[in-house]
Amino acid sequence: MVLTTTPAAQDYLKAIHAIEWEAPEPGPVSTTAVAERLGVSAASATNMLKKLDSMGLVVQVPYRGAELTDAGRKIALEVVRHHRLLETYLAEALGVPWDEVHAEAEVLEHVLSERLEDRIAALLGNPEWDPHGHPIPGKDGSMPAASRRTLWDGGDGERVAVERVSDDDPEVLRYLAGVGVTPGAEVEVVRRGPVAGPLFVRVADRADDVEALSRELAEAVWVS
Amino acid sequence: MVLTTTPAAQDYLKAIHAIEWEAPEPGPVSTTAVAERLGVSAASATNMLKKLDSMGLVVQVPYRGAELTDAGRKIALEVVRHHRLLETYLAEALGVPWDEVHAEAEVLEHVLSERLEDRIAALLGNPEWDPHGHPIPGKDGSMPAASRRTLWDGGDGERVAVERVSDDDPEVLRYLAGVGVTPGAEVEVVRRGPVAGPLFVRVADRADDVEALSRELAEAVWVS
DNA sequence: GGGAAAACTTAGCTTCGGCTAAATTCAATT
DNA sequence: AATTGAATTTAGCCGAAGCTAAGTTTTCCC
Repeated sequence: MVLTTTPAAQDYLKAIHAIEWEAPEPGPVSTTAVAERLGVSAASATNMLKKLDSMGLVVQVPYRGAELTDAGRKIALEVVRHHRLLETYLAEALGVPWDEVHAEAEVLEHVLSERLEDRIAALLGNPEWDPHGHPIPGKDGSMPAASRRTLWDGGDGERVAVERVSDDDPEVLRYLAGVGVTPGAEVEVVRRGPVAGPLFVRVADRADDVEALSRELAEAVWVS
Repeated sequence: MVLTTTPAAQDYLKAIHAIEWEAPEPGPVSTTAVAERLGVSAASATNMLKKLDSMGLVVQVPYRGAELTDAGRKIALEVVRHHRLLETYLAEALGVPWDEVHAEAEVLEHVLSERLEDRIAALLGNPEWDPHGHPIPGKDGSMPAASRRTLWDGGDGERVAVERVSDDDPEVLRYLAGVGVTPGAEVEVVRRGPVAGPLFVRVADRADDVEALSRELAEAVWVS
């Protein structure tokens, strides 16, 4: 399918999709949530949502929020596929550090032709996961399931496997990589700090060290 | 250097550079020439040239045309470098057919980060020529010299080496590749047709065939 | 159930980079 | 030197996508 949408519209669709996907249950996404995610004013979000509605990519009910239509979801997934394939390619083929691939992919995703998409996917062996453990949508729009539990949800003494990590903050990524918290790693929750205090964890590889993770960090790690 | 210019401005700078480069002697480039090259109205070109002048990237004299400043040339060369490195990379690393790399590079060139540029250049061994034989500007703005003689300028019986071919028309490229006229090939001008008629050439590799090239085709091939 | 606060939309403005139509300037020929 | 035709610029418009400020709605709490 050819994307006839502008980069800005694609960003909105992607944002709505991400918010829907992260939400515990289905339902419309608020204008503010979209605006915040994109770093844009609420007024701008309203305008674009109205436009996307008129294009049939979104169903927007004033004051109620918006939901992707099938057509809108299809485009969103295509952009996400571009993004994650690019991240994977940049990391594997070009050796771009894993905390930087996100920013690169963010611009390239809007410009990747179908031919290049296919070529890259084939070269990588049609991967299902990107370097941060996020599922890569298939060409048909299928999307591998992913866990919704974060490290922060873990209880004392629990052992979990890291499935994916949030990729939008390079600093978070660098820190997590530094302490060995990467997709596939085994982590043990040694002890929860008081209320919102740090979480103490031990990474299987480095059984000697106990690392303290802030809530922000622990919530950037999904486990299974 | 970081490009703070918009893609549109970069396209104008690149167009001016290309026209200056192709011109037999130095001097300002006409508004119309720029407009035609970009497929844009003359009024649009006037506006952008005025803006580029106010940014110090171009010196424009009303009704007289425009010339790149050093700053403008630097940006133009950087975009050209992006373009040609990308063409080379797409062809070599991703196996994109040589008649299609131009179109892909045309969008990617505006979005290539410095890091990726360096990475790609290093992976390719800092090439000096792209797949069509065009020189790739260095990071310092240096540019290998290139021939201005086309196959069309050749006389009866002359033997020449193909240095580069025009890359903007996929059909031309496919045809030239089909008859073996690619950078590095040896070609003999068997006979010039009447006035603007076809040029008959023999390609060294395939000494049995004589190919007829229209003027348009013969002028899309530079030789040395 | 009434208000205040929060969420959302509307109105109106800005910048970009196009466009057409109407001047204007330049060049070339008579 | 005047005139005509080509090249160029000016004027004014458009659509994207952003913004702020000023309304509306909705929600939530007492």
